[in-house]
Amino acid sequence: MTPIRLLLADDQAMVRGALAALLDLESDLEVVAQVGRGDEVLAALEASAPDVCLLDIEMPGLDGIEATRAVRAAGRARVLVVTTFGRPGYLRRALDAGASGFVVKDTPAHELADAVRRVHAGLRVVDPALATESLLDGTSPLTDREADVLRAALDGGPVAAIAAHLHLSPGTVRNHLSAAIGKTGTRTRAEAARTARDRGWI
Amino acid sequence: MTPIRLLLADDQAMVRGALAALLDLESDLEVVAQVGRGDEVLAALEASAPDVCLLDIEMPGLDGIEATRAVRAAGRARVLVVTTFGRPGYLRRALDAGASGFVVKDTPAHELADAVRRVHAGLRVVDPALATESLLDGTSPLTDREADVLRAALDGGPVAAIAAHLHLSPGTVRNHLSAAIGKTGTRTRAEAARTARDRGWI
DNA sequence: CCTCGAGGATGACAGGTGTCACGGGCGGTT
DNA sequence: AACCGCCCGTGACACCTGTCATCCTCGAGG
Repeated sequence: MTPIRLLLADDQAMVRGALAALLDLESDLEVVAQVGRGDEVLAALEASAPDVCLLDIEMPGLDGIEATRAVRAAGRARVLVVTTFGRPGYLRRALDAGASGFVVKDTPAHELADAVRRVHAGLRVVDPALATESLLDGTSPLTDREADVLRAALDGGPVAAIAAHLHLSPGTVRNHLSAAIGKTGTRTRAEAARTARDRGWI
Repeated sequence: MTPIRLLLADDQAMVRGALAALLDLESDLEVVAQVGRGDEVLAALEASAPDVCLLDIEMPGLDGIEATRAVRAAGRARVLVVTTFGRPGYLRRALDAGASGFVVKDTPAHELADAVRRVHAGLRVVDPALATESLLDGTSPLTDREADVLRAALDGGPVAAIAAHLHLSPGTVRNHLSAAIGKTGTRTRAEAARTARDRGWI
């Protein structure tokens, strides 16, 4: 039986190489491509024709969610998202983008190969604890603009900087921030940005 | 020749297992223990008598810096710190705690085995780019209290919360924050806390 | 057509924040 | 003893923020 061909995308070279070593130990799996940036996934996909892509989410160039969308649009391979952070919003957005599976790096290494095989067989693989948490947190209550403003507020700059960056009036920024603070149940924009990010709302 | 015995400590099970697979491919290396928490390192050290410990820094229970100190105090094994974040302060503190080597997970996987061998041979292994950056950033200009206040400011709460947490007057907290903002060259406490953390000052 | 929600904006207000000047106490060094 | 740096605190001031009321526009849907 011909082995399942795998593409690995992770920005940490050492982790990427280690995962490749782990998966190559399985006789029915073969790592045929490794990339360290999201925007290199598509080219590697064309060049190596993998059956399954293992994508990290946090990557330079193009994040794993967008990379998933691109891979699915190309239509050839299935996607298994392998990520550090089990933020519920990530799970939802990854599945929306067309991922067949979602595992966090906290899960034991020996389960990864099975996850790959299940994904290749057309099954869905989802961390069960994360799935329930995702349902509890529900979907984001933030409007698009509120999310934009919170994203720009993540680095802690003053309102004027956020306003300039988004080409908005400072007053409007404060309105959006106030709404976001209310919806997140926090008291400062720094807290609001943190909890929104942890919930995957931005 | 008897293989070099290794202990792996990393909180992400999948990464830990993958690194084990990678290192076990080398005929002169053997992973004899794996733990997922810093406070399990010492017990594993006693039970498995490794020659080299590969420790992550971000771990629950006990961070890798403190774990390094504990391993060195026990006196038997050398330590190679393997971490995600190349913050200059981490490097300095790891070496101060007695680590023989320091590599970030961005470095290629095939260099890890060599780093382990060098550490086992009694040599120092330090990421050169990080070493220069560490020298440029120098040591922390923050006083103890300023560092405390910045630490408490990391989560974005109001001054009153920081003051209560540290049993200080709000005015004193604002004074320390003002000094820290000046020393970090930033304009808000959120920025100051971020840059201080990235420089390893807190 | 009319309503409704999202987006954008303004103005006003209370309260939080960053800065500064100043003072006091404590533990070092000279 | 005198000096110095760190720590802790107070008070004052300007500015920034968070909240609210209000207004306008626009597209979707009843």
